[in-house]
Amino acid sequence: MPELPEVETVRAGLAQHLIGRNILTVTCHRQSLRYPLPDFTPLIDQQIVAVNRRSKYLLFVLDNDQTLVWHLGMTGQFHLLPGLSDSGLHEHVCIALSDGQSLRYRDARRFGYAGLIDSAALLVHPWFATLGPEPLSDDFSSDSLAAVCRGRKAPIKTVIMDAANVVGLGNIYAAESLFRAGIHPARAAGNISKKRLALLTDTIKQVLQEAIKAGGSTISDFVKVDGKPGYFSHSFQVYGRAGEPCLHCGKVIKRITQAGRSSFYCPSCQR
DNA sequence: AAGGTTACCTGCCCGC
DNA sequence: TGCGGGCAGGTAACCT
Repeated sequence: MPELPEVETVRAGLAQHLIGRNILTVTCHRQSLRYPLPDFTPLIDQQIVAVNRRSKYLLFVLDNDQTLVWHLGMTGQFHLLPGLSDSGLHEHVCIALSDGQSLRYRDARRFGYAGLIDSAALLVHPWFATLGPEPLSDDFSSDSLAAVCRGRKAPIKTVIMDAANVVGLGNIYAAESLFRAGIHPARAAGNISKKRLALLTDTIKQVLQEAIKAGGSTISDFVKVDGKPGYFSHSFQVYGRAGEPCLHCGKVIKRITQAGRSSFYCPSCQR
C-alpha cells in the first residue's frame, strides 16, 4: 500500500464510511504485529469523529479524546465488509461498526502497527515528535529542504526518504521526484544548488499530488466493499524500469542499491 | 555522529 | 513440478 498518496487515498475512502459510526466490538486474531497491539477495550462504544493522516499514519479520532493510530507498514490493508463474516487470510483485527459493517485489518508481512494515544498528547508521542513537514503543506519549502541538505554528505535520495526531513516519500516517489528534477539519487545532498533543490521541492509536490489524484480511482474501490486488490497503477518513469529506455532521452534506466533499497534513475537525465 | 547495513515477516517471481 | 535466492511500497536498531 503505503506511500503518502496511498495512505491519503485510504484515509479519504475510510472517512466517508467511518465518520459518525460507533465501534461495537474489536476482535484481535493475534497479540502483536510489528509491535504489541494496544488494549482495544477503550474503543468500545466510542464514535469515530474524524479520520486524519499525518505522514503515513492513519489517525482515527474518537470522541473520548483518544486517537487510534495505525501504520500500514508495507502490506497493511483496510477493508470494509458487510457484517461479521469469517476472517480472511492474514486478517489480524476486526472492528464491528454500528452500521452493521466491519472494518478489517489485513497485513501479510505484519510490518504494520497500531496504538491508542491521548489526542492531546499525539504530537509528543515518539512516533510523531521527530517528524518533518508534510510535503504538500507550505511548511515543506525550498528553504526547509535546503536547511536539511546543507553540509550533508548523504545521498539526496536517503535525505528525502528520511521522515525527519520531509514525510511521506517512499522508494517509488523519491525515485520519480528525483527523475523529474534531473537529480542523480546518489548525489550528496549538500552538493546540490539551492535552485535545483527548489525544483526538487516542486517536483515532490507535483508527483505526490498527481499520485493522489490517480490513486483515488483505483484504491478507493479497494476500500469500498469486497477488497479487490486495487493496486496503484501509475505509469512510472523510472521506478521498476531498469534496463528499459528512458522515456525522455532513450538511454537505459539503471538500478543501484542505496540504504538497502533499489534506486532507479536515468544516467543521462539525472546528474 | 552521520551514514550505512540489517532485521522484522510473508509472498511472488525467476532460474535451475 | 520443486526449491532456493532475491526482491518487495517502511521503520528502527544496530554497527562503524
